[in-house]
Amino acid sequence: MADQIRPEHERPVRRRRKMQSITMADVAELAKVSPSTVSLYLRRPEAVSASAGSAIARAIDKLNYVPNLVAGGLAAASSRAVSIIVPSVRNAFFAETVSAMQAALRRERLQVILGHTEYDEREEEDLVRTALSWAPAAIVLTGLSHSDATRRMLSKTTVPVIEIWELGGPQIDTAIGFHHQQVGAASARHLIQQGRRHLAYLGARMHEDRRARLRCDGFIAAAQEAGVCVDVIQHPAPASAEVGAMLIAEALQQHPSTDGVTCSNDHVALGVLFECERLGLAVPDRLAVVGFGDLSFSAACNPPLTTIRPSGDLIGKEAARLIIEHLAGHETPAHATIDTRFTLLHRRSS
Amino acid sequence: MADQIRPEHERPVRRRRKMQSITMADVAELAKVSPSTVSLYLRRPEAVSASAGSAIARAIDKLNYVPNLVAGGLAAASSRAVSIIVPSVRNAFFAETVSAMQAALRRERLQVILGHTEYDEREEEDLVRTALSWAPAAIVLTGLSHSDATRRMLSKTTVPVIEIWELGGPQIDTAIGFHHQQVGAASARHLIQQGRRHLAYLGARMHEDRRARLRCDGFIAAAQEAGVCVDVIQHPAPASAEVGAMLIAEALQQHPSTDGVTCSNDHVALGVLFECERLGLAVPDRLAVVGFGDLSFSAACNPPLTTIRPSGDLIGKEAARLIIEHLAGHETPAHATIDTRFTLLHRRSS
DNA sequence: GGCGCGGATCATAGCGCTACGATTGATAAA
DNA sequence: TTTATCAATCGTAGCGCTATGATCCGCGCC
Repeated sequence: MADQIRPEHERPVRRRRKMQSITMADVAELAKVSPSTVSLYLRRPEAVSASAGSAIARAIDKLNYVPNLVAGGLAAASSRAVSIIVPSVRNAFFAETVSAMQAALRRERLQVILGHTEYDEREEEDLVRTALSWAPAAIVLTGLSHSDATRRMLSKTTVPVIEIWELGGPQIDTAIGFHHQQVGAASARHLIQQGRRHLAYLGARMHEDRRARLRCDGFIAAAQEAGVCVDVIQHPAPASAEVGAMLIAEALQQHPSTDGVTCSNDHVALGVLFECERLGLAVPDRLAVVGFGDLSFSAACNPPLTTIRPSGDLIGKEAARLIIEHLAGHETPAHATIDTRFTLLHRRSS
Repeated sequence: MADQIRPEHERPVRRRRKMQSITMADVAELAKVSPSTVSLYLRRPEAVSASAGSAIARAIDKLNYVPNLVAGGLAAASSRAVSIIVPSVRNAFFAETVSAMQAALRRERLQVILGHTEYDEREEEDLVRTALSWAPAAIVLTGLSHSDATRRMLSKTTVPVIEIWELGGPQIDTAIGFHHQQVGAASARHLIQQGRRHLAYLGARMHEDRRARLRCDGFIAAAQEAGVCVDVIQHPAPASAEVGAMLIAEALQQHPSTDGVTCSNDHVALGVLFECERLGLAVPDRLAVVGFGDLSFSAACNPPLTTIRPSGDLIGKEAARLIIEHLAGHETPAHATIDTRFTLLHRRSS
């Protein structure tokens, strides 16, 4: 209507900010094909004839064209992004998983969007909400414990959900990881096998770190089953060598006969080794020490640390594999569970 | 035209996959305002009247509406994502920076898209290319050394580029970090001050880790300036306690009079401490040890490790601050440089 | 009453791409 | 020759949102 009343030259010119100068249309023009063909070539090159394909490839190269993934994501109703939500990448375990996943997803041109919960379920809920607003190809969460709202949001979407680093609870869809109770039990049994009769579990930040707590539960259960004395000493601070030193001092003061300890992770165990050295306590003769994580220093300390290796990178690789297969259309069985196991590395600290 | 020829009921129905069921239009309808007002409310609530605002808020709440950031990004020609490219998050330094940045960006509803170069410039180039195709609010790179193509791509865009963890070279735009040569020099001068006269630098993966190399350069320069004997012993594997143990053994074998070493990071230094203990070498009496990084175990080992703390989280916070300010329209001075400094922590290993 | 002003609200035109269905043209079958 | 088949290619309608400029309305002022 306005067009008819108002002469063309008076029509207000609407200028919008553009994202990029070179678009698919430019490539199409140069390659003398339609934009749809360019799009098709980019997504499934084998569906385009060799001649058209090479013309498009040449045009892309010449124009230095970079596809706009945001536009693509909007049109396809799903973006080439995978949202990974972990407690923190400062934690070496999750850093390893994130790193392995990112490497595997990159090959399929999938991006990793990262979020840290800092062990807070409400943070997680918020992160899941924004994650969903990116329409990601998949959402990866840590652990099986989430707020009701998180659970509700995720069960409503069609986005695949993968929970990592924990097994043995109610899962939203697919879970990849291992049973932390089994880890605790394995280390208790190992200590008992080594002739230890008064065990202790030294835990850091157990009020927040659910998985450390599960390992502790498994440890206690196995010790009690074997009829062996067992204590738990804990500290609210995050795992560190300092906390380890404090915990072993406290354990020995409260229960001087303690002869075998398992730590919630190798940082704590390292602190125990340091403190024993300071106290002149022979490891493993007087005290056997078991860690968790097999961190970079664990094989090199004095004495080398017996520990349990959780294969964090396998978790990441498996998660990436499932996501890629799902994207390729392979129907994944609902509620799949992948047990990546763990390995007890018997070294000289026990 | 087709409309006129073909009766309406024969028109092919085009069904497209939708991203989400509840859109801004639904919220607008329920709140009895136009979609633009909802959009405005979401972006600048203060620009909307109180009555309209609360009606919209109620509608959002009732419908459980989640904005679609992909669509928003396309329309606004810039997405609420920040692309962070680091060598690896398995490296505690970068994990700390990424973590700090993510925490700060989250408050402004900005997402972190993560990429790992694994110390490969070609990987970095590829990551930058895909990063750009997300039209991010900013791109954060590690270090000042990049391929020509990377440099070209980044100088052409309008996306703010921040280089972190290195200062003192040609920068693309803004750089946040510190001078690694100064770190090396500071530790050399410290050792000399402690009376050491035969220094060595123990480096892991120096062929790839440019920053470790820079620290080494600074170390050598300062030692030579003081007229003190200095050697470099290196190993191609990534930094670890094992590598540290090997390096110190080699250093002492080649140069038995070595009385002070600086390690490319605290992992290596930890290995040195372990090996000295095994060899019965007194630290610091016979050998002074300085690390880099102030990792979680550094204050707790035997003896506590003298090291240099690089403030990786300050780098992350500053980067996030700049990005947020830029987004708010504050013009940042071009080619800004922020020196986050470092601190030498003199502990008992030297 | 008429006018100007400014805050609040609105209508609309894309942003760049993909999915869908249509079209084309070459080959095979009837 | 006609018809069916198939691979390759194309045209176009959105995907859900934001930026832009227009409109509306109430107020104070001449």
